[in-house]
Amino acid sequence: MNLSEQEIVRREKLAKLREMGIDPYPAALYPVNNTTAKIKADFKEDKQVIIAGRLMSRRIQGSASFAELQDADGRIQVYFNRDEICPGEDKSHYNDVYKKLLDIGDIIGIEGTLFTTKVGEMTVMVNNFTLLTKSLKPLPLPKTDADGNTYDGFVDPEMRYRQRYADLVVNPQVKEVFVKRTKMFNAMRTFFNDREYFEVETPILQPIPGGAAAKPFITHHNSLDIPLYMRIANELYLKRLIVGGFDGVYEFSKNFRNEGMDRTHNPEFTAMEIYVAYKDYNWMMEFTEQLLEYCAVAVNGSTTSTFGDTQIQWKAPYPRVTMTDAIKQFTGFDITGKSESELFAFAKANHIDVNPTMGKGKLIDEIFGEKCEGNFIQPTFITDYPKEMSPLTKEHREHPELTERFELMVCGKEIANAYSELNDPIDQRERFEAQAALADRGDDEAMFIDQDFLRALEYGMPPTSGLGIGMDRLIMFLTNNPSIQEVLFFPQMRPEKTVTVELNEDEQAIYDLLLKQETMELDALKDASGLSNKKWDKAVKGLTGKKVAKVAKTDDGLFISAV
RNA sequence: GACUUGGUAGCUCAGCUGGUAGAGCAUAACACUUUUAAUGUUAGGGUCCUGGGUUCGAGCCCCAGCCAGGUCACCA
Repeated sequence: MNLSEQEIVRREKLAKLREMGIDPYPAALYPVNNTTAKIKADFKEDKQVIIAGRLMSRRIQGSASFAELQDADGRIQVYFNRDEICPGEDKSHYNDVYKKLLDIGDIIGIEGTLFTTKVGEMTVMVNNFTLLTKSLKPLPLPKTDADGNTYDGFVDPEMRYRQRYADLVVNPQVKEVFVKRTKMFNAMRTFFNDREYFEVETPILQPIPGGAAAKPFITHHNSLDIPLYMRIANELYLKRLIVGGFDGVYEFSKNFRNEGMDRTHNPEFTAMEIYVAYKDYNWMMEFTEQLLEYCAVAVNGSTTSTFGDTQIQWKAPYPRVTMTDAIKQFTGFDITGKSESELFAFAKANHIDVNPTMGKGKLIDEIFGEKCEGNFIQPTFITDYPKEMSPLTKEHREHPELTERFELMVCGKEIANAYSELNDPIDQRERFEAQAALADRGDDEAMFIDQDFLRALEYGMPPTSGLGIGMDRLIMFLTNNPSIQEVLFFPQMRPEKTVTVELNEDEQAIYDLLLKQETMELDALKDASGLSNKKWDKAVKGLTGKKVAKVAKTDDGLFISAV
């Protein structure tokens, strides 16, 4: 391992601590009875507290020192005084352990007494401290001044995502996002559970990936010797449960799509899907706007949230615009009753990237996506999508070329998608067959025919409305983060290059021998290694090439030494 | 996938028409018992992402690659 100067120093401190009989990684529990936040909320002079956390800053002034301790709730100032910690003759606990052997980042426990300093800072006077974990790697520590301005922030996105643990330690605002994320999940659960909908779990490994148009990840089950797919959606399983007699089921579903990654797409992401029997999409719109208002308040304490330059108003109700009206509004073009060629001509004339393989539905979708979608900033329901684009949706009760579907647009992006669910098994079979035809033409995202799902529908699924919400995107809007990576603890990244030098078997064997002796005569090492001439030559060249060993020629002969 | 920006000390960043690699914080040493971006003095710390090329000489110029960010496309 290549250690930096600071890492070496910390390892030396670790050894010294052990010499002094201090276990840097003790096993025993530490009897914490307070947190920094609780102390601040209920501050009483002279109160005794036991807290634990990470040492985050130190200001040493001889035989006294101020420091900051950070726990899960925040930070508090702590005051180390030599005579307080070491009342007797032996001052080593302060002079050596605290001043010399502790580092920023170490996790310590503190028994202390609350007091207020001259300048009015709530502070814990340390009566005794215990090292709980020695930190061997320096934290990328930003400094914050009295006005809350941050200097030398840990901001490199690559390092922040790869080392989220460090990001969370030093960037409190990052933690805040994830606290909000969990608040949102909890709020949704509460909202659904209060209405007696039932949280369920359905398979992630699916023999047929259904419920959405997307490329799946494929894997293999050895015992069964069959391919399995990581789910791209859980829709068809939840509907099976409605067939089975549940009135309302929901699931927070980790979905997996083998597609591109960008600011708004991660290969695995979380959707929430809920299905409620005996409802339609009109009911679902009301339900959705109430849900989102509820969540916005739970997360931010307000029905408005800021995203970039815009204030999003989450207060229900939201406007409802049919797709036809939306297109009319932004292009002046009425798609009602238009033929495929008329739609194609219009799209072409408006410089929309279309091709002749596109059907009516796809053309309409392109026109909407290009000319309208981005204009819906405040939450708006877009309703009544073309049938061709929606193979799981019930035909519109008045317009047979449309479906009873809505998407909720916020800041020009879709965050929710809902239908009056198609429950006519014969219609569903025909829609699947149309998808299969698309697949035959080479559409690798067309849906598979799921015979078991059709069998379920044949038993009869009550009229049902379903809703899917992209949880990651929703939390992006509620926490003002334009990138999905900021709302996932561990966003997908390309594997890191291994920085450490990797040695092959022969090289490692020679290197181990070499380490015992530091420097050896070349021939002696060769004999010790027992390798053939050829292998020996290759291994030594490997070692010198990787700069872990070097060969030197002196008057006494050739010598090799570890670097 | 295309374009674009970046990769230099533990962290944040400088760097000259191409000539011995810099700062702040962090680290180490000394001083300092109510400070708070503590302070003062001193010191150490670098495969300048990788591999080629041009050159007497490359962190800098050229080519290829790797990783990341952004924009667009694809995708929802």
